[in-house]
Amino acid sequence: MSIETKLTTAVKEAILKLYSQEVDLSLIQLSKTKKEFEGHLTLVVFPFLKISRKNPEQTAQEIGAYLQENEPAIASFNVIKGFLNLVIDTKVWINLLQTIADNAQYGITTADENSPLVMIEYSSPNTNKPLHLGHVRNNLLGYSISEILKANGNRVVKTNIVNDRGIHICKSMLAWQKFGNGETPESSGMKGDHLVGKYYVVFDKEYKAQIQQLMDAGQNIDEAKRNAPLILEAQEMLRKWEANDDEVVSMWKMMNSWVYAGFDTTYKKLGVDFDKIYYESETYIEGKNKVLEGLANNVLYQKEDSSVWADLTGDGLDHKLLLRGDGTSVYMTQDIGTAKLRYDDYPINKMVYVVGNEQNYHFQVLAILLDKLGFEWGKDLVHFSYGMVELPEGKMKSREGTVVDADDLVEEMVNTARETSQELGKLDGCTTEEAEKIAYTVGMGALKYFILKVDPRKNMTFNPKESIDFNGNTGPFIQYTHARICSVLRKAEEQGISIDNAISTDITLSEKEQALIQLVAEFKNVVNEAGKEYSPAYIANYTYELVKEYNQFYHDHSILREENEALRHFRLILSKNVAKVIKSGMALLGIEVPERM
RNA sequence: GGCUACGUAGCUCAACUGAAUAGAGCAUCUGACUACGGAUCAGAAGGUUACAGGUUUGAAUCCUGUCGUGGUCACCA
Repeated sequence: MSIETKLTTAVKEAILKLYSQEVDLSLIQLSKTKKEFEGHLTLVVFPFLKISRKNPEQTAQEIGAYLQENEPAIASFNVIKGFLNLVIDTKVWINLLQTIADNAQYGITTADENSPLVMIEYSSPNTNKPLHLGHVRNNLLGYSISEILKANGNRVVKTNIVNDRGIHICKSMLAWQKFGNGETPESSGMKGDHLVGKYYVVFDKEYKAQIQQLMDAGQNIDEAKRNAPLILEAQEMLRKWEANDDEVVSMWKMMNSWVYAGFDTTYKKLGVDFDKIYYESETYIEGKNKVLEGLANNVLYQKEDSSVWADLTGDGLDHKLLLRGDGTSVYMTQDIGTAKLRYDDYPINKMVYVVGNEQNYHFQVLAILLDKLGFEWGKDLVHFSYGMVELPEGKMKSREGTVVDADDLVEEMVNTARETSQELGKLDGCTTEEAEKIAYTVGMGALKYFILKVDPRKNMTFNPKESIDFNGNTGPFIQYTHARICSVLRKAEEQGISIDNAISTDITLSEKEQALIQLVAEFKNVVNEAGKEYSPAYIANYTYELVKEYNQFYHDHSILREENEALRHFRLILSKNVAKVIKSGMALLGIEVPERM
């Protein structure tokens, strides 16, 4: 039982004894005491004034006195205004550290066969262009949330829905067919996803030129957009694709295989993976069937041009297109089919979609539609909606060439990590291989931490230059602290100092040491909270706080040079467990913490 | 325009369910190297939490309004 829950019960009892009244547990607010006051936990007594019928100071004084008398964990207390600061006995802290030290997986709850099964969809790329900074945030969040949910005792299936069909991929294919001269990844030396992306840009350029020509010939902009030969050809290609035309399908297969090879490389570099991949090309038919079924059941309706629609005005929303007049499917159709297949494939308890907040409306509609089409889990889906990534100079726009490519970004981070490490002489004496490994670990740590430390719901600004800062609230700062603790532990071992788990209770702890144990113990709550809120940022900011606190401790206290053997041993164990928690926490963010760097 | 999210130090971000003097880092200035790894630590300066009302013992947080920014309202995905 944690100290907080123990004390909460004690406070409830105190009020019952003192004022003969039951209080609701939610009124008992125990929070961490602020640094400038003495104590570890603080009880806010304002909610009890009506019960005690006394002023805040008196009430706090009475509760404090009762607790000190009856609760052995409380060593002393002080009252400031309406705040009762409780000082917890040193022995309690030592025992707490002991239980943490004895548990190699502290804070982590592992799942078993009966645990809830959560499916998490993330990444979900289009196959017509390479991944960019926005995808990086998506991938890192999706992976991290998966790890966090696992740590909270859920079975997790990571899934990816690849949007491999649709007009967008036809655009790339058409441009490649017309202007590509048979160029391949091998012949051009380009990564497959970048090559296909190049032709998507070519299409856009040529299409715009045609629009301009038509407008010069007197058409208005809407007509020109509709009548440009290229767009008509692309639409024709999509129809052929859906009709299973041999030539189109084989070109589609070839170009997609280039893209997948490229994506695999990028995913590997980012350190993310999937348990099950769905392809839109394989799920859209299922969606179409469900839509037609809904039409037959009069849940949906058909317009004169034979397009199929859902009327959501009853839910305060709009009319939504589900099948075009020519029978081809749209984004929503595909998502319905994918959802059905997933629930057929797995006994899903919760479905989480990691998709940007520009699609909030889409998921609102999806939830209602699934419900209308007779899937009882429709309303339960979770859209994990995250904010956009912006650059210091504003929004990323592919047309204006202000997109940050994922592969370029990773390379830049690793390069900078390498240079900085070299300047600081950190790589002296390493083999090239070791040096590369460190540069990669540190570069990726910087990137991942920078993105994940921000509240996912908020839009964030990514400054490529400033992100590679190895001081302050950054990944490398945390990695460095971990490596240094490992170094101290290594030295202890070299000197033949034992680091077994048994801690002597016969020592006196400084305030810093008690505070540090308190912080280490909090890890469990933080993991729990992060699971509820789907928030890697909680973990990140907690870990940083822990590292800061440890660095202060490290500076003020000697460890290996400490004369008192019991105390030295205690500090080694404390350090070891700080390192353990740092490692677990960073693992939940997908960040590796090296033992040397 | 409708719906929706957001607005905190010069900059990037914190602040768990409302609680004490709103916290970190970067940048700026001042200190600490016989260091168990200085990629460190200590300190200074920096705020009317966009603005105006309201609820409350107590508001960055909840409510109303105004202003500002983004997203969305596609036979794109």
